[in-house]
Amino acid sequence: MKSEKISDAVVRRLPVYLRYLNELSRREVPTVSSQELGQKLDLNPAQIRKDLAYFGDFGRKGIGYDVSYLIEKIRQILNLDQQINVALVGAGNLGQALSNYNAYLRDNMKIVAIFDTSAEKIGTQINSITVQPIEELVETVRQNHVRIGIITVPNIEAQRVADQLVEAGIGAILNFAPTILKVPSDVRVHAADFTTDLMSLAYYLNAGKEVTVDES
Amino acid sequence: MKSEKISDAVVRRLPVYLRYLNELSRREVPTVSSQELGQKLDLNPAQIRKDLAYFGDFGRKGIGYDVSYLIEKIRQILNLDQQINVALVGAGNLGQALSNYNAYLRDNMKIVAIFDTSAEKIGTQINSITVQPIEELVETVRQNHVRIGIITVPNIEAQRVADQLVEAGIGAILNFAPTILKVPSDVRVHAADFTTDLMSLAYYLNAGKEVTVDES
DNA sequence: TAGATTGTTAATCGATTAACAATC
DNA sequence: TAGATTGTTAATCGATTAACAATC
Repeated sequence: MKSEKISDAVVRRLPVYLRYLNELSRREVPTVSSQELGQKLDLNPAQIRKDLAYFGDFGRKGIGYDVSYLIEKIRQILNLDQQINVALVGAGNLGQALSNYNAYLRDNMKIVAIFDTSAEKIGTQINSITVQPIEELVETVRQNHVRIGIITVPNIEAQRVADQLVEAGIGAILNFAPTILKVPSDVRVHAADFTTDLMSLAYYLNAGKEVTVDES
Repeated sequence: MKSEKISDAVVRRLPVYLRYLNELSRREVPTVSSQELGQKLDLNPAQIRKDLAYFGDFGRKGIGYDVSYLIEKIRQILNLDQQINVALVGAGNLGQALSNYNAYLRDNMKIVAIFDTSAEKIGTQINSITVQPIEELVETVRQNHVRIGIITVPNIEAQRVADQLVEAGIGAILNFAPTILKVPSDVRVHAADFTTDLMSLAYYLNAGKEVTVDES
């Protein structure tokens, strides 16, 4: 175990490991090797061992990793051994879809507040949470110890919402708007805009694929 | 302009450039420098110049890049000078939210087919597209020249859907399910699962707690 | 013990950044 | 011309992979 700074690439792989480990746990598989993990997750086994070794000696030589123990450790590393309160800003189509995903409850993340500007939406219930006006964001976020904000508002509003989340003391933002947010360096932002993703995918379609006739 | 193979990191930045260039175009700004782009997009100017230079000499020394011309060029590179047909598989909350995003229409991407397994959903209209049973996927995708598939089905079904999309000759997949899909190497897959993103964000919340110590 | 597999160091590979001649 | 900015090479930085002693 080293006290190096961990790269974001490493951090982003931890949830991927966790997810497959949970599946193994459900199937009551007791241990797993880096080789098996690598095969299943399309990663190099050495990379997996190195990733995990940044945080401790979790494996056993000749045996592999104890599934339950590794799950526990990764959850600790990701701060998912405690409940993480999340606020959702923007109760449009996408925001509503995300709030209905209770999948992350299992991972100890919980949406505890939803905000919107539209008079029609304010006061309605989404997943048993009352939509609040955005003016209440700073106070509510502070009071409820919200740590992560999800932004699903239109592009033009995104930066303003981010500013308010920062003011309220948020630690991280998941941004679905296609805007580069300007935030202090101690606030982490991940871009989650799927249209950017789609556009980059289009690049890979030029493999001479203008073929309409398929002989197979 | 070199005939090197372009890395995915470069390709993923192109839509980011394109988006800001579109904004400049709307504001009728005629030219932009790599420095200005870099500042706005939090990127190194040299990196931007290098990215663009992979594809051609688009800039003018002493002047910068002509906004309209660069937009046209990036759209060509990304194959967005032609309409890209997209199929959406999974008409749940998230799928419906994505289908309503008409934003990508502007980028020449169009959802032309939607599939689901649920009897309640089949036959209903989403954004004036009739939801079809998943059994019709292969044929419809082939007939409509669909190039990209978006997967928004539950985890357990994701691989099966991917297999069908591949069978139908799709070129790329945007996968919202938290599963590592196994596809032939000529099919590009981008993971778009936001819960993975959220979990990795949680890692960065330990700011209140222990401070990372370097030098040991 | 023999086979398996980790943790870790060293080697490799790839991506980012700095620097600058060319030139608008 | 003087200032600005590109395209590109070289330098740097960082991430991935290979290799292997340690050891279960």
